[in-house]
Amino acid sequence: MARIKTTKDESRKDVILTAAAESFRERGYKATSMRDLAEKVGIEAASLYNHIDSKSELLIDICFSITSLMNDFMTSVEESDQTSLQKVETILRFQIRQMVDNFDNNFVANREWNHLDEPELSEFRTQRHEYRKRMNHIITKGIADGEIKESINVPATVWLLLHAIYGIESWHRSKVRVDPAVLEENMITILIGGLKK
Amino acid sequence: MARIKTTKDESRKDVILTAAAESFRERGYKATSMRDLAEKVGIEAASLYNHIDSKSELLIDICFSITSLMNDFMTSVEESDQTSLQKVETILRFQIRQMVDNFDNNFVANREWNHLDEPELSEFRTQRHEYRKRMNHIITKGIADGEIKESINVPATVWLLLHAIYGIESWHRSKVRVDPAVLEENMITILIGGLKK
DNA sequence: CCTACCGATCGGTAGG
DNA sequence: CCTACCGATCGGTAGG
Repeated sequence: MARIKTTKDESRKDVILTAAAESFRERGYKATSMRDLAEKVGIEAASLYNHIDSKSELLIDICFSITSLMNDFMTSVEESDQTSLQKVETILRFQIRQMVDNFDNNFVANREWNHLDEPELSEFRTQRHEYRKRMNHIITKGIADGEIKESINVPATVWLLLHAIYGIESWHRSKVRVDPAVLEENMITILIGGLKK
Repeated sequence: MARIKTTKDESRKDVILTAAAESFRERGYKATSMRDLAEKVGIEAASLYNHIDSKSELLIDICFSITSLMNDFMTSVEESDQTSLQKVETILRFQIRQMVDNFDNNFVANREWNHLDEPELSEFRTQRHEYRKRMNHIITKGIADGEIKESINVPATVWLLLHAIYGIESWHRSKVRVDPAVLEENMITILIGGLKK
C-alpha cells in the first residue's frame, strides 16, 4: 500500500511537507503533534497516513532535501575556476539566500535534525561532516595561495562561517526587519573582510 | 508547601537543574521526560516534585539565569572606560567563554527558550531585545567615533556577532576538537577584523 | 478521507 | 523519597 501512494497524488504530500516544515520550525519537531499538522492541512490526523508513513518520514525528507541541495551546490563551486576566497564568498551568498528564501526547511535541517532516528541520524551527521571537510579544503587552499590570513584556525573558521549564517533563522522571525540584500552584503563585508589577508 | 521547599535543601535542586540543563541540551526540552530526568538524578519521577513545582520551572530557571548573567556583564562593560570596539571585543570574549564553560545552560537558553510559556516567554523576548539594543548602541557609537566601518548595518551586525557565538554550541559537542583559547582568538580575529575600519 | 479507537507515555498528584 | 495511579495526549491502525 505504501507502494501505491508514491504513484498517487504527490502534490498532496508536498502540501503536508510544507506545513510540517513550518510547524517544526515554529514549535519544534517533538512539540508538533500530527493533530496540529492535520489541522493546518485541513484534514483529520488519520488521513495524513494516506500520504505519509510516519511523522519521522517528514523530518527525514526535510533534512535530506537540504543536505542534497547544499552538496550539489558545493560540487558546482568546487568545479568552477574561482579563487578560493571567491569560492567561499559564493558559498556564503548561496547559503544566505537559501536561509532567506527557503527558511522553514533550512531551519528544521539546522536545528531539529537531532530528532532523526538511526540510521538517518548517522547518515545526516556524516553528510554534514563531509560538507565541512570540503569547506576546510577550500579555506586551506586560500591560505596556501596567500589570499586568506594564515593566522586562522581552519576548522574553527568553518564553524564560525556556517553558524553565523544559521543565525539568520532567528533574524527572520524577529521584529528586526532588515532587507535581505542588505543583510547579505553586510555578512559578506564582515566575514570576507575578516578572512582576507 | 512550595514555601517550605525553598528553605529546605537547595543543593538538591541544583543537582536537578544541572541534570535538566544537560538533558534539555541533549534531547531538547519537549523530548526530555521527567522519568528520564529522574533516572539521571537517581530518584523516582514523583520524587522530583519534592524539589520543584513543574518541568517548566526548570526551563524558566535555566533561561533567566543566563539572561541575568549577560545583562549584568553588559552593564559592567557599559560603565567601563574602553573604546566602543574594545567593548565589543570584551563582550564577545565573555560570551565565547560562557559558551565554553557553561555550555548546557547557554545552549538551553539559546535554543530551547521558545518552549517557555507566557508570561515568561514574553519576558524572555523582551530581555533579549533589550540586550541587543545595548549592543546596537555600542556599535553605533563605534561608527560615529570612526573605529568601525560605516558601511555596516548595525542590527544585522549585532545579529551576526551573537549568532556566530551561539554556533559554539554545536562545535562543543562535535568531534572537531579545537582548544577553547584558539577558538576564542580565531573568532576575535575574524569578527573584530571584519568590523574594524 | 473519515469515525472510532488502540497501547504507550506524558506531567503531575495522593498518601504514606 | 517511594508506590500507585490519574487524566490527557501522543503516534498510529482498522475498517469503511
